[in-house]
Amino acid sequence: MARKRAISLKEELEQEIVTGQLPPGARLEEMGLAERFGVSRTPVREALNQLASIGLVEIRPRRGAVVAAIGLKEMMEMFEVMAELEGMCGQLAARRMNGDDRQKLAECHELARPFADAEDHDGYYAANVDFHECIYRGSRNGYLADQTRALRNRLAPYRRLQLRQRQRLSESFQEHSAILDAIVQGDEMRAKQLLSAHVTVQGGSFTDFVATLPSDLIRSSA
Amino acid sequence: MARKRAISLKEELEQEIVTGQLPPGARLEEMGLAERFGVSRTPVREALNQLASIGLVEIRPRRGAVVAAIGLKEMMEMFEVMAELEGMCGQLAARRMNGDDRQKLAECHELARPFADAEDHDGYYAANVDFHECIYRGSRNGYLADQTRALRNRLAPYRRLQLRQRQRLSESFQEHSAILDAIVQGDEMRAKQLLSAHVTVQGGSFTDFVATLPSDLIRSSA
DNA sequence: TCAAATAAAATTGTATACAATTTTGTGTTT
DNA sequence: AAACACAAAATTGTATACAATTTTATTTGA
Repeated sequence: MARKRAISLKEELEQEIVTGQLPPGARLEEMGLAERFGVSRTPVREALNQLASIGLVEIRPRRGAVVAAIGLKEMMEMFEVMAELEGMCGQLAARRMNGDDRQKLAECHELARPFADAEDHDGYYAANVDFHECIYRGSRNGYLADQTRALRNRLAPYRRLQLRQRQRLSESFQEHSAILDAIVQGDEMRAKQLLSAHVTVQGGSFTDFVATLPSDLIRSSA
Repeated sequence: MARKRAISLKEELEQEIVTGQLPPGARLEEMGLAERFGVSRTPVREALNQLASIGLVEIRPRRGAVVAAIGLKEMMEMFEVMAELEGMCGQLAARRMNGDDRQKLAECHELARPFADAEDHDGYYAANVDFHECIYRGSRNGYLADQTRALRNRLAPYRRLQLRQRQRLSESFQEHSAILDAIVQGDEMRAKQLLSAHVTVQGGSFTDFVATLPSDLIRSSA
């Protein structure tokens, strides 16, 4: 255990939040977490602060920490930014990826096919992450990759539900095909546009998306 | 003093870093800061963690905290993202600002003129921040505004030097004029393109910019 | 029975104490 | 004189103790 205890804590909690084990709104009591992980409150507090800084946890002064619940307005704002960042990743990837990168991306895409065919949501979700991660790396901009990944993680609890919508799985796979094609051909603008649209829940389907969200996941006020 | 002590600490330190009082690379010793601000190490550590999370401070495990020094590669990456975010703010502002907003932006622009004429760098710097802040608000996307502002602050120590370059002041003002025009006319794409270029240090001038940086501000390795 | 007030409990924020690791300085050896 | 080894000092990471605030429970009054 070379690393700080607080870092492991942060990663474990982040995982539980992103996967939905700890749903938005859940209280995060310092003593409880300390006991559960077998440490004192100090590293727990540090982990909670770090999670708060990336927006996964909300700390209300003197009133404890909860898993951040995103308001509807804020969620739309975040999706808007996400679309731009993902699009930018795609644009740069189309411009900068070398032959190997493009090959790897194609392989990565193929790996997702069986999950899409089998309607295996969890499996596809993981493969989907790999595909996008591959594009992030291809952008050759580590900072951009970090920012995009962070935003993706923050929206993960909600995007997961989005993917569960009927038909969304094979739709997603087909969109990936088009994105792959654009990147392989080096068509920057098309890659950008396609990726942007891919992560956007647009038009009428956004209403559908919101309608599928359990109401307790969305912060009512503000 | 209703707020947490740690929050005030974070803000004070952030100010000192952004203004360059604490230059990149400066060591931030917990005991020293604690004594200086008259608190214990606990809130100091919390503040340092928060600053680390927004990238202003680098914490190396067991080896202390320093004001983050950005490597050349990382700086270029951040400028690339900054250009996209600022461009997006401009695009959305051109689309969404109402009459009042456009009026206010024009006034804000005029306020900067005397500083540009007088070559008052500090004065112009402040007016410049206001102008861009006005555009952020006009985007009607609070999350985007927060992200763009954060990145701007992180690059502030370096941008400040950039503005000091000869002629850059009046150039900047003229660019603002064109941006204002595009936004007032609601020309989204032009606003986006102009703002993007405005914050980019492009082509040969980027080399000039790097050349003007004191070498100790740039992390040599990696 | 319900509401307000007050007391008790629980929880967070800060301070201090202790443990572990890194850094620094000194002395010895080649 | 330079380099390595070891010891001492300093600094960070974690645990515990205390203070302050909030939340919950209980009691009292209408």
